[in-house]
Amino acid sequence: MLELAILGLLQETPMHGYELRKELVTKLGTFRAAISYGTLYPTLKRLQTAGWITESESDPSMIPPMTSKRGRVVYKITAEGKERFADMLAQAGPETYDDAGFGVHFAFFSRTDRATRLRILEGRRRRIEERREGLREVLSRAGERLDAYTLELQRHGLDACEREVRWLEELITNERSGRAPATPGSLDLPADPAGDAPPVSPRPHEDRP
Amino acid sequence: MLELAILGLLQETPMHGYELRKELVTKLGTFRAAISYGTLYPTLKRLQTAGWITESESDPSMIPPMTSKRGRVVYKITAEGKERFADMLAQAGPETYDDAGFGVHFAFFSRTDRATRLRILEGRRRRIEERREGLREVLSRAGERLDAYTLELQRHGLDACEREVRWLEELITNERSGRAPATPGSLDLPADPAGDAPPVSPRPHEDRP
DNA sequence: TAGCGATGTATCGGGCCGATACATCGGGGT
DNA sequence: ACCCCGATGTATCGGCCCGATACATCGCTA
Repeated sequence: MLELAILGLLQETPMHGYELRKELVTKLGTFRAAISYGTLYPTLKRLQTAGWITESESDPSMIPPMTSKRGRVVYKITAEGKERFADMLAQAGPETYDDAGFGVHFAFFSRTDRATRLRILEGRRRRIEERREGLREVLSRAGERLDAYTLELQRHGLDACEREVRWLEELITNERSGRAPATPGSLDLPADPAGDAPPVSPRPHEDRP
Repeated sequence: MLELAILGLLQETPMHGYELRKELVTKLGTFRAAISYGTLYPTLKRLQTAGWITESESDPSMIPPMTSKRGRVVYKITAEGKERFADMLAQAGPETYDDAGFGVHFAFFSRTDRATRLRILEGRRRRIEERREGLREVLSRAGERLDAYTLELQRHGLDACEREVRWLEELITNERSGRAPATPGSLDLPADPAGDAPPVSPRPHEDRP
């Protein structure tokens, strides 16, 4: 999962570890609060060994105050890495239905085709529905056996499931009708006719302010 | 965390691994969907080696159809185990503020004193508030840099945080006024005057139907 | 010039997961 | 009578990821 995230971020611009972690927080907010360095650096090495990323010669992050070179290592994605990234997105199976996997994939939805998006969204919904049913069954079958706190915990969980299913449902219908997720400031797209292109792509990247 | 959960469950009745896992699902619903056997069995051994649990001689789960003995191993908690469990509940620190830890501790709140409950609840609230602020900042600072899907993900996350804070707030005020969590069927307690005893204890355990 | 907080890379031990293997029990089909 | 199958049950292995920790440098302020 982390591999996918790193590959995805490096697709937009080269970065070093520290920066990567920050971007991860920005992109994956809830679903993966913060990636530990104890995972990040070994993973970077793994990706490098595999040939998906390489150390970048020039350090593009030499911005405003930064002048001297320190021990930083800036990585950039390779052609094989891009290939790999695309594969991972397209192959997306059941791992993408659990919390962590879903979050990462969803964050890169704008780089996926509609069919894949729908597959993931529906799988995720299915998964949450199962969890919801499980909770309902527990509450109705074992309810009187549980203490007040446990009951409260389950009820809160059930509520969260119901909300998430509704959220997913909305996303799915939007997706089917060819719309990007409804942005309150509404940058609704004109229902792209090809029906397979990512609905909104971020500005590719511009230098940090 | 798993250790605490196992100790907590065995406190109520002896069990074997398979059964333990089911109870775990029942008690921890959302926060720890299912415990993998690959974790459970090694942990049981660890607990046994440490002396917190022992293999039970008589197999109390020889109920209705079950007659012959199979390879099952029924564990029961030891005196040291009970001590350890109480310690872990009382010492509860920051680990109990993240998702997994909080769920497990909350599920055993009825075995904790009020001071500990409040400490955990408030720590958890703090944690979620921080997460919430992080998301708000991302949305306001980096919002226009992100694509529609990522934005939607963050908004959904923010919403979940806000709900959870409200939920925790309610629990905290209830706790301060000496009430158990409000049960719709309302088994509200009469605001226990000692103020330190668990508000609702589950029926200790009765044979499965 | 000394200290401090942010930046930055790296390792280690340990918890937990998913896949897998293997064995037994009870019930249903043929 | 036979056999297969799904639920029950225990166990191991490789691998991801986390938290703690260590160490070094930069730029600012006292």
